[in-house]
Amino acid sequence: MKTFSPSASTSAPQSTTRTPRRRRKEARPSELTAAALELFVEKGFAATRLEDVAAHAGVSKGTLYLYFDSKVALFKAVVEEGIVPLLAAAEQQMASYEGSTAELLRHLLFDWWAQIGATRLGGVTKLIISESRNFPEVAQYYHDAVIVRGRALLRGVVERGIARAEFRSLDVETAIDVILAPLLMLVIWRHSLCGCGHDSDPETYLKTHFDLLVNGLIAQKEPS
Amino acid sequence: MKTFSPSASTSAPQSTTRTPRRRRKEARPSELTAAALELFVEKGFAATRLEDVAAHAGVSKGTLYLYFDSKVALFKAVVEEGIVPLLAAAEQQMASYEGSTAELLRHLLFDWWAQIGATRLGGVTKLIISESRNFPEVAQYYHDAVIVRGRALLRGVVERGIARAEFRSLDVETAIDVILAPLLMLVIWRHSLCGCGHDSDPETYLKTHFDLLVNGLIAQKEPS
DNA sequence: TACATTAATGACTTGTTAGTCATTAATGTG
DNA sequence: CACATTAATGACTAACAAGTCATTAATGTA
Repeated sequence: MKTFSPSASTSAPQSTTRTPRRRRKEARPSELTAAALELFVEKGFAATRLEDVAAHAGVSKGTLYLYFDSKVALFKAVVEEGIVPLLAAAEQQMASYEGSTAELLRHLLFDWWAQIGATRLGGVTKLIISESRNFPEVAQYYHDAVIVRGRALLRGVVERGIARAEFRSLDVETAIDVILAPLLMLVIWRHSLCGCGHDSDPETYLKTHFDLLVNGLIAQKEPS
Repeated sequence: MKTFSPSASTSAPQSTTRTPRRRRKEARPSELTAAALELFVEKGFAATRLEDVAAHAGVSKGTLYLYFDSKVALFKAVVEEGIVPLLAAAEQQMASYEGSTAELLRHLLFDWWAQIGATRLGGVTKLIISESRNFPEVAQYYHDAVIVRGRALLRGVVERGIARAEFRSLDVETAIDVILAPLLMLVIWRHSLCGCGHDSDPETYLKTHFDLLVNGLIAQKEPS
C-alpha cells in the first residue's frame, strides 16, 4: 500500500500491457545512460530517483543495479559516454588546425555550443556547478575527466595565440576564466528557469561575447 | 539507539553541560536565520537539515518550528532579513545620485560585491541558481523579491546612461545580462569549490570586467 | 520438449529528514 | 511562595529513496 509511484493501475494487474520481459544485455547500458542523462539534467543529480531512471529506460530498478554499481557510477557512465569523446575529438581537431588562432577559438566556442551547450549535455555542466559540493566523488571525477582536460585545451589555444603574436601577452589562467564565464552563464541561464532573464538568442549573445573577447585579446592594444 | 547525532554522550545524561533552557522569544528568530544562512550557503537548501540549523542556533528542532512554519518560510526570512534591506538602500542611493552613470554603475557593482558577493549572502545567489528548479516556491519568492527588483535597479542605471547620452543606445535587457553575468560567475566560482579554476583576486577580475563593460557601453563607438 | 543459464524483477531493508505534539520547565505576577 | 502562562523540548510519525536479494521467466541448446 506504499512504495508505489506508477501511473494509474491499482488492481487488475494482468490486463494492461503486461510487457513480457525482454532480455537485451547489450542495449541496456546505453538506454539507461540516455534515460539518466535526461532525468539528471531535468531534475538534478540528488533529486533524480533511480526508480524513475529505470522506468524511463523500460526496466526495473533491480536491472539498473545489474549494470551500474551506484548512482555515482551511473553518472560517470553518462559523462564518459556523452562528453569525453567530444573532448577527445576537439583535441584532435585542434592539433591539426592551420588557420588563425582567433578562428580556432571561434570554432571551439561555437562547436562547444552546438555539441554541448545547446544540447542536454549542457545541463550536465550546470548540474556539476550546482551539486558538486554535495557529491565529492562526482566532483572529483568530473574535475579530472572534463575540467582539467577542457582547460588544457583552451590553454593550448591561448598559448598558441600568444606564441604567434596574435594575442598580447596576458595571464593565461585568467584568460581561460574570461573565455569560460559567458559560456557557463549561458548554460546556467538555460537550465535555471528561475526566469532570471536572458530571453535573447544564445548565438547572438555568444557572438557578442566572442567579439568583445577578441578585441580584448588582439595585439597592438597597449597594456593598462 | 537511532535518531541520534549529538557529539558523544550516551549514558550519564546529567553531568555534562546541561544548559538550563533559556526563554528568549525576541532573540530566537534572528539567531535562527543567522544559523540558517550559514548552513544553507555551506550545504545548499535541500541538503541542510533543520535539526542542524536548530542546533547551530542553540535550540531544538521543535523551537525552530515555533518561529517558522516550514523550511521554505525559514529561507524567505533569511532573504527578507539579509538581502531585501540592501536592495532598498541601493534604490535610495541611486535615486539621489548626481555623478556620471559609469561612476554610478561602478559603485553599484563594487557595493554589491562588498555587501553581497563577498559575504555569505553571495552563497544565496548561488543557491538559487542551483536549486530553484527543485523548489518552485523558493524560486517564485526570490524572483519577485530580489531578481525583478535588482534588474529594475540596473535597468534604471542603463536607461539613465542612454538618456544622458553617456551610453550608446543598446538593447537594455541584454545589457543587464552582460553586466550581471560576470558577477554571477564570481559567486558561483566562490561557492562551487569544484576546483574549476579562478585563483585570481575577485576585485581584479571585477575591475577587468567593469572596464571591458564601460568600453563597450560608452558613446562614440560606431555600431557593428 | 526438457533443461541450464542468467537477465530481469520488485518487495524489502535501511537510513534519512520534514514536520508534529504531548510533555516539561522557565519566568513573571499576585 | 504558589501558580498560570507559554517557550522549549525531543521522541515520534510519515514519506521517501538508495541499494539488496530471493524469486521468476526468457532464451538457447541438447
